Amino acid sequence: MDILARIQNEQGQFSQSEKRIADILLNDFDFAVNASIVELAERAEVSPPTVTRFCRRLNCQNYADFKVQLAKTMFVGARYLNPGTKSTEPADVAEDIITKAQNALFLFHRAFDAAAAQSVADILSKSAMIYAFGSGGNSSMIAHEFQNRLFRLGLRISSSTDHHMQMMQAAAARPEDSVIGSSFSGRNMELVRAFTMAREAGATTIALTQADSPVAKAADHVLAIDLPEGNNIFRPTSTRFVYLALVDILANLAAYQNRAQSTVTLRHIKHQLVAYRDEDDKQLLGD
Amino acid sequence: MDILARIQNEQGQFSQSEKRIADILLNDFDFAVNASIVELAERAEVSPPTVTRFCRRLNCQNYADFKVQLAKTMFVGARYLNPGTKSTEPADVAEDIITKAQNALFLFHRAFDAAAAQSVADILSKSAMIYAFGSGGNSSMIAHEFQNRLFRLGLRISSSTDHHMQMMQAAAARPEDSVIGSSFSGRNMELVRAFTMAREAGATTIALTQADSPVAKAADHVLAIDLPEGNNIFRPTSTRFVYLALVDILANLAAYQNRAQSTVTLRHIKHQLVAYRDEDDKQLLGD
DNA sequence: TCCTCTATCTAAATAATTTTCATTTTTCGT
DNA sequence: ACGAAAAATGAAAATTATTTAGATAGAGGA
Repeated sequence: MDILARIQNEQGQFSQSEKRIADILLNDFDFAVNASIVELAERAEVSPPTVTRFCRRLNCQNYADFKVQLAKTMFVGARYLNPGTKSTEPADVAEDIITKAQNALFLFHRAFDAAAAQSVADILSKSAMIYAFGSGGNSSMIAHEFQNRLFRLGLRISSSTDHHMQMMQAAAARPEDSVIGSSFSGRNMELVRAFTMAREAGATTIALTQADSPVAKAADHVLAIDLPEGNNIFRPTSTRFVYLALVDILANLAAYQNRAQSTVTLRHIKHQLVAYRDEDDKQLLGD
Repeated sequence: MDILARIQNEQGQFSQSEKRIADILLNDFDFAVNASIVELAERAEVSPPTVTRFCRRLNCQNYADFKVQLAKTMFVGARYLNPGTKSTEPADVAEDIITKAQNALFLFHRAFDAAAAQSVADILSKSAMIYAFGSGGNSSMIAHEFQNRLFRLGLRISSSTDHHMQMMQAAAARPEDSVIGSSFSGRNMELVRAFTMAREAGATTIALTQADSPVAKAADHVLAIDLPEGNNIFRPTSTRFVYLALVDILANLAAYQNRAQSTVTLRHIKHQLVAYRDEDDKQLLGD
């Protein structure tokens, strides 16, 4: 667990002095990461030994160790608070986009619910048939990605981004099938309808979406993704990276559920690709 | 520029002692990040002052500053060397995938060619028509993503993942058009054919692919993406994250090229979405 | 060969951190 | 509300880490 998470975890149990130190860390990490123990102590209006004790409390060996941990975490984690650059210089734009993507992944990882992911992977790997639904640019990408990743494991899957088709497939679903749908906003009411229909048909429904949203409420299982979004209209949604990572994770876990079958199917696909266009066997699976 | 890059940059100009220090940093950062100046000096068989001078040389104020910089960089950068976990525990799988994605983004950022990106964005924003090509699970995602991102800016774009359609569109392209294609492996020979045809038709061709690959050679402009891939067959290609980021960057830069037009088009799309299904105006653009 | 410049070291000085111990504050039972 | 015990905190001392200063050795050029 990273140090910021540890701090937030213990928030309640801090003493007055410790709370002041934690506040500085959380609000002005740039200062904290560069400060000596005396500077940090002064700013928090505590004595240096209190800072040392604070570090120990957080399972750090000493102040130096603490700073290293802080620096490690913060690089990815804390820039979130900084408003993204307004520059239109290519280098700045790239940095902004990349940092935000890394941060989104970082925040997601922190909140990741391994048990929920595992149980969804179980369901997927045991489904007789999987339907993957999503609409709009982003969620339709995720639906396709599910298909792209799961068919390789020998799972039966069909993705659809068309509401009418989704409704028909949901109606055709059976109790041994599952329907997995994504909605970044959680307000795709068509997906809600498709879930509802699938549940009536007895299928298991799984949502990748915001917690407590209409879509989340309509599904049997929810993998919640709640991330702050930037507000530059040109720069939508680093959240895509997180959804993509989640697809990766689920596909991996599903593969491990039935490794033998997955390996065989992958080998077939690979063999076909190599024979077809890549003699030296370096082709990635699916360009 | 991050500190590791700086070290690699100066490799040639280091003295004997400095080289020994640099070696330790590069090979055993885990030690370096936790070592005191004396420990590091001992291990490098130099005196502490030499280490201090080494830090200064790298534009750090002092050893503490140096360590902070090192820790910042290393968190994301250096885990690359570690073999990913072989564990199938959900938490480990997630950590592995996320770390690799962050690392891929990090490495990409380091090697990012801002000028090349800017000039491609220029071309895109000035094209009368854009054709986005890609095949296989990953590159087809990128082709669709180009469409998803660029149509919002008021650009005319059609994406295709079907080789026959690609060939027809390439043949139909005109000198004021551009063709942008992606191939993770660089060996999609069908894309090479499509590029060749498009160039014969006078259109500008742009490749997102590995440097010096057949695809790269077939295009007028190349945005090179060369990343090491893991070798767990269940875990293809954190490179997808990088391609996606690059699409983001290009779309942003293109948007800035013609901000007025982009804003108007985005407002229209947004207006339509809000009217259609999201009264409280929180809908992201495209689920 | 000798000089100069650089790289490097040792030792001293300084600065930072931790430990120890005394004091204060808080908590909790009566 | 009171007092004892426990916890929290700070001052000062001790320790440790880092930097500076000055000295020395070695490389390269006249």
